[in-house]
Amino acid sequence: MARKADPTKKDRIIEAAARVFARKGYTGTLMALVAQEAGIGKGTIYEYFRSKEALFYAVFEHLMISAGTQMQAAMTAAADSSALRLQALADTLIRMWLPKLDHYSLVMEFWSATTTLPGRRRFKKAFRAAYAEFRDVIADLIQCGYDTGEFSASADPHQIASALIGCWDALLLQAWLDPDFDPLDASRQHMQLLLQGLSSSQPTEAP
Amino acid sequence: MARKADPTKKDRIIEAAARVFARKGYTGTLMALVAQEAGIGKGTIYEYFRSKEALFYAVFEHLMISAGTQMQAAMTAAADSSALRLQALADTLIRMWLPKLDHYSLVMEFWSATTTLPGRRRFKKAFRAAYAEFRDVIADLIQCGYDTGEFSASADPHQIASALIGCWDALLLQAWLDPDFDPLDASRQHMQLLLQGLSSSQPTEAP
Amino acid sequence: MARKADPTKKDRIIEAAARVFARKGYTGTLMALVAQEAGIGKGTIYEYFRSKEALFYAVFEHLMISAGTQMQAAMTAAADSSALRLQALADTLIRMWLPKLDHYSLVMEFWSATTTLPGRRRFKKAFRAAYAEFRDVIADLIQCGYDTGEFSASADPHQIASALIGCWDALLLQAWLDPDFDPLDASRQHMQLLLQGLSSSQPTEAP
Amino acid sequence: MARKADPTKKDRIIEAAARVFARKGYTGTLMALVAQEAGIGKGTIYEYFRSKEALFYAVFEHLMISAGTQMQAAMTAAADSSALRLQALADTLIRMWLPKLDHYSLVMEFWSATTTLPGRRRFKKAFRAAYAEFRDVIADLIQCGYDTGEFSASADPHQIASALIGCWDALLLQAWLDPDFDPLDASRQHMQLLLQGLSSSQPTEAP
DNA sequence: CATGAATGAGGCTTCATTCAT
DNA sequence: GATGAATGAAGCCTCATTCAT
Repeated sequence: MARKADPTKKDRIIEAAARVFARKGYTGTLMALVAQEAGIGKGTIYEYFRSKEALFYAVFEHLMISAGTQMQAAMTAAADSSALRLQALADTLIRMWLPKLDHYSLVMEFWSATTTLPGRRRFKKAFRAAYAEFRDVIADLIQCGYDTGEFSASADPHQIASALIGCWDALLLQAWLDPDFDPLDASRQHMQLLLQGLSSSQPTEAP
Repeated sequence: MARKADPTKKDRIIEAAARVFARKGYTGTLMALVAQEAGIGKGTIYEYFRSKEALFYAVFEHLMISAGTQMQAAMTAAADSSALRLQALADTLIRMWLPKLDHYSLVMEFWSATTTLPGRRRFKKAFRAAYAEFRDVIADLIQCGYDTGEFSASADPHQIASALIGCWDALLLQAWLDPDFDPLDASRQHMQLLLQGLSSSQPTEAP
Repeated sequence: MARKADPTKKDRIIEAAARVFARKGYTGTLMALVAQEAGIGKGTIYEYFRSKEALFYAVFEHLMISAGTQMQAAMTAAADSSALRLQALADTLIRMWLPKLDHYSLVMEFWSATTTLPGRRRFKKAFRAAYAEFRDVIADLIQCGYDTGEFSASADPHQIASALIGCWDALLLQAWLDPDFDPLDASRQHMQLLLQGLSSSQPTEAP
Repeated sequence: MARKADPTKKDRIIEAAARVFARKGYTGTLMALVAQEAGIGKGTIYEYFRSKEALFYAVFEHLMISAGTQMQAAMTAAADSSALRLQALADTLIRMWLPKLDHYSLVMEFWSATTTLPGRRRFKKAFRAAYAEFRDVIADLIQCGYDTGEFSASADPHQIASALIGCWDALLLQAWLDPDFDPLDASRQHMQLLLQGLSSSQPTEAP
């Protein structure tokens, strides 16, 4: 019997690559380093990925999917009210990312890839899709609160969802920038105010 | 005397570089291209900047400073209440960046530089300082609302400021990703809710 | 396994480089030319040498060592007297270098490297060490003549050794400069006089 | 009256260049640095010298000529015997160069230029001529000793002169390499033996 | 005459990718 | 399939030289 291809090897490469890309950035990452990190030969990577960019995209996809999966798991957690579910979701998300903040720098690289790489369109499209999906999920949650009468404001659920997601993103970014920053606390306080705003019956009109 | 030195040339190079960096990313930017964009010879850039990275940092600083300046201008606008001032500020910021969304991709590159470039520490430090300063300004505004009794919540001004800034950042990012997205509206709706939350007299306690 | 590493390749590069450095000088030597001379790709050189300077130093070391080896071989030749051994050694040295006078221009480049290159100290140190070793060997030979009573002068063996070595060096240099010059004859006549001086019993005192 | 050209400026440039070339080597020398050292503008050099190489050649010529001049001055010193004149000359030469050993590294650069520079032939020719002239002068001195019966050996004056010059050259080189080395002493001891050899009446025949 | 800002040819070096083993 | 030695395109930067002032 000939040596059988190790079916986990592709994933092992992706994971090794994820670490290196996170540490060094796209340009700073050498294929040789990825190979070393994965414990394989340089040429072997090319058995599984057409090019450095293809590998990067694979890492991107991997992260997107695993983030999506974890997120959905977080959503299934039952809760009595929309407010609680939102709070729980926010907490879960922040907590889920906090321990891998260094992997978070990958996100910056992905964003950057959106303008830089030849295959930028692919990245942009996937990014947009992921954001849209995420936004819809959050918007549904908010809508749900409206439907049950739990929320009484008149804000557009999609717009609020966008702001919320942006907030989480940016808080994690700040945490990555500054180890002393506590994104969980900031998220909670912000969420608190937002939920209160959503619950208020008399929206303050801007004059 | 030799060819008289044009005192604006350094700035012209920075501006040309900003355009190219925004379009191509740091790695994708060729010094030759910057020179061409600036209408000068390749070597001339090196009369003003030690290296590509130094030029990039100069662009970074330029953007930071001009953003700070514009921001401060936006702050001076008088307003009757803290809420109004916050709203005005948010609007101004979003409006100020919207027309130069393509320059916004520069910000991604700066973030990326934070992990990638040899001089990353410099970028990280400047970033942190800028964020901190901005956060303090916003926090002061919120504190002001507390002091005047306009706001009655118990949220920490600094944490809320962090969330707010993150929000703006991320909404602009989404706008850059998706031309159909309206960050101004999202910002306003989000701000509305937040202000309402701040004004409520009975803060909802997390159970 | 990849293309099997040719264990002689490093030496082949060094030899090719030696030829090109000798022909063009350090600055005039292009890495591309060395590669061509070695029959390999430009990048391959960098698999074996960190930089142009490192390659140059390798050539330097190579020459030093091979010169030292040949010199030691020349020393082992038995002879009946110190005078004969010195004469034989001088002849061997000159004869050994004469056919590779063009390589001799390398020595000039090495000397020059002593002031020019960033890693000048390394070159200077190695040069000094090689000279010192050579001088000691010659001085030993002279001392030997004193010990056996073959020489009766009172000159310091080390100083005479220095002068002798310098002489050989410089005669070869003149030969390289002027193809009509016969360094072997000059060396012999000079050596003759010197040996006679060493053997004389009544040293002429300077008044 | 228009500003009159400073007739000493050309020489001042040459002297400044000599210092810089000696310190940095030919390749390491920047025209800008020479200009700075001369206290003039970079462009001004080109008013007096066609190119870097031309400037280098001018420095070369300058050194050659001034060395020749000083040497001739040394020759005029009267002395009672050929031996004494040779001794005096050697001493003078060594003493003349010792204080400017750093300028001596220029000589290495000139030698190197002999293979490296496009105008190498020019350097080689001038070098050869200078050496030949020097050799003739020394040979004449030796011949003179033969004629007066002071020397009784049968060595060819020109060959001995070559060896002598080479010796001086190389001793200075060693002094430059190693600050602890005393070239004056080595030269004297060597000269002593040589003169003794020249004076001996029974030349030892090589078997 | 003098200057120094501007220039761009040219060289070293890197590193993704290939392919013989 | 796996490997890593070999490759060469590509890019940053230097610096001699020019020329407008």
